[in-house]
Amino acid sequence: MVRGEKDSDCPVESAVKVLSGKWKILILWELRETPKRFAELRRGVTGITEKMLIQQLKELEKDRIIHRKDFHEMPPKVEYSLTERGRKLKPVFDALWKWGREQIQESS
Amino acid sequence: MVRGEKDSDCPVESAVKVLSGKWKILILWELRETPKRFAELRRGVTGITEKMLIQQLKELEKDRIIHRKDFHEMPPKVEYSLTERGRKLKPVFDALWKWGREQIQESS
DNA sequence: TTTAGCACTTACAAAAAAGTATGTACTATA
DNA sequence: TATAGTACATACTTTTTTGTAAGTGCTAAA
Repeated sequence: MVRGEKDSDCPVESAVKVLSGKWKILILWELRETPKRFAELRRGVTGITEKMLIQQLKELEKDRIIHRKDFHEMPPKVEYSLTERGRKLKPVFDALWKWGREQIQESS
Repeated sequence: MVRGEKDSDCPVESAVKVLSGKWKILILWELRETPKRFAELRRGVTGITEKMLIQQLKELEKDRIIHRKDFHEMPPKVEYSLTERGRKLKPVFDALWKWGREQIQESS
């Protein structure tokens, strides 16, 4: 944390801080049920570039929301999965999904 | 929507689209219980500038998540409140709040 | 009469996020 | 031998987001 910057005491604020951005929630949503490989995620998250994907994966790993498992194989095999902390986000995803679906239905 | 751009069929994706950014969730969080005036929001959302505040309020209004009520008084009085659609986000906020609090507790 | 407060608006600049294009090391398959 | 696929890395540019600073029109209080 930058000196002079106060750490947020508000849980919502601190949650938003690690989840905001265009891709993170979508990546986590892809991983909600099962671990996936880099290329699977690339195909699963429509529109994301490789650069953004690793960048976001790295940040999520640093925040201990996902775990990176390298199988040290050739050709390379790496698997990403939710950590315990990441799995605890399920209620958030569920609520978001429900809300999103309702809005889509309303507008049709 | 821009021509050629596919509307997301994923509820999570469409929800993220209208809620992402540094301030929106925080603004909505301020409004979760009671309507508030512009100046109250400015004081409540720590760190936000006036420019960002109206900008985000306008977008949220356009997305019909909040409602703007102008009392046509002098000095000006305007009140912002959640719409039905906005109130339905409560489960999202609750889940986010819980998760954020858990993470804060863990790290202490 | 100056100040403060209300709810903004605007021009401009800085910072952050995201995208493009290319390259790496390795292997298997055509 | 060329191509494709794995999982990235890096330089560079563009786009988007956010911030800074100032100003508007109005009123009430000091």
